[in-house]
Amino acid sequence: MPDRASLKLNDQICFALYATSHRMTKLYRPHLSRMGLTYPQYLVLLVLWEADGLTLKEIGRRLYLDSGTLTPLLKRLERNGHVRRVRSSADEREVHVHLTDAGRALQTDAGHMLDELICDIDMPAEDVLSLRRDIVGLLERLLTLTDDGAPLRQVV
Amino acid sequence: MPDRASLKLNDQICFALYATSHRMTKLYRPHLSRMGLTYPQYLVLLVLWEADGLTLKEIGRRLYLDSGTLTPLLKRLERNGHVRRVRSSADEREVHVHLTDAGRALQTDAGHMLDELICDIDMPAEDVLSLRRDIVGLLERLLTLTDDGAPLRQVV
DNA sequence: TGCTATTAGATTGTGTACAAGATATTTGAT
DNA sequence: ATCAAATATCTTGTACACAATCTAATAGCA
Repeated sequence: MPDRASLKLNDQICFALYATSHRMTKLYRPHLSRMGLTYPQYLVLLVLWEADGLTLKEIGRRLYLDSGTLTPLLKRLERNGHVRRVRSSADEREVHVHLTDAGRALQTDAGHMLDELICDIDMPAEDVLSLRRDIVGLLERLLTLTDDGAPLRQVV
Repeated sequence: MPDRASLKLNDQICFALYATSHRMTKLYRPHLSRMGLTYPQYLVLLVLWEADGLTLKEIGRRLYLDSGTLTPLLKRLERNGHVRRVRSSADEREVHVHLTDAGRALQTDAGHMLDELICDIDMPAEDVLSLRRDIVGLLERLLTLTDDGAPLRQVV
């Protein structure tokens, strides 16, 4: 006899994720605000610092965001001088996103921000690592369930 | 000599939380949509199923949401017939939120939804529990850093 | 070559999040 | 009793998220 699922708020792992993710963003906000960035904009820069000139599509693939979110976000990043959006001449459908000098320069500030935040959170590095690994484990499980393709219903 | 923080996207626990939380919401969405709910609206109902008639303030305290988010959300829940918003006569500042019969009835559907989702995710219950506990541990750490009161700077 | 399907991005509409500021009550100290 | 401070909610403005739809460009094949 399988247990019935609990409907108590504080038993929900989805709520733990939801609340913790938002609180984490709140911790970043004042630092990012000083750099003229929002949290999702910072994620885009993290991607570009690793690989400049990616297309909107590829940035979206890495961040799990679609064009409805990224198109306006990238326009704001461009308006604020952090990136340039360039239509590919080889394939006019694609938009490649390049860091400006200002955008590249923020990488150093971001490094200092993280050093500070890690200090503030003050958890053993080992614990943070293993927690991240476990969360990613769940994420990967979720991706197999929701990634485009229908829920993979076995056709027997 | 302390290590410098990594700026790689996939080392960020904040991104793991962000992506996993959104994907989890995506998993709930089709089910909730059938019930006429969004994910944050569902969270509010979880709270009310445990304690009907709470004030907006108290709902916000439990979900870590402020009135700027909750006021319009509750109005939509009311428009859709799931709750009633009632000004307290004892204290005209307060709005108490009561479930309607329809709102209460959704609890059963939500139970079935969770049974299904737990089945889909198919992770050992033990692993889910311990992961939730660890995430909440981080959340509590974050709350001491960001909860209203300034970052608790020690005054030595 | 011509035509159809696919693909990349942009747009639209709904619903959060949250800071900041406004409004109306209530509390508390005089 | 009176008025300043505190409190609960509402409002406004900015920025995500994401489904759904649209448009333009490319790929693929009869």
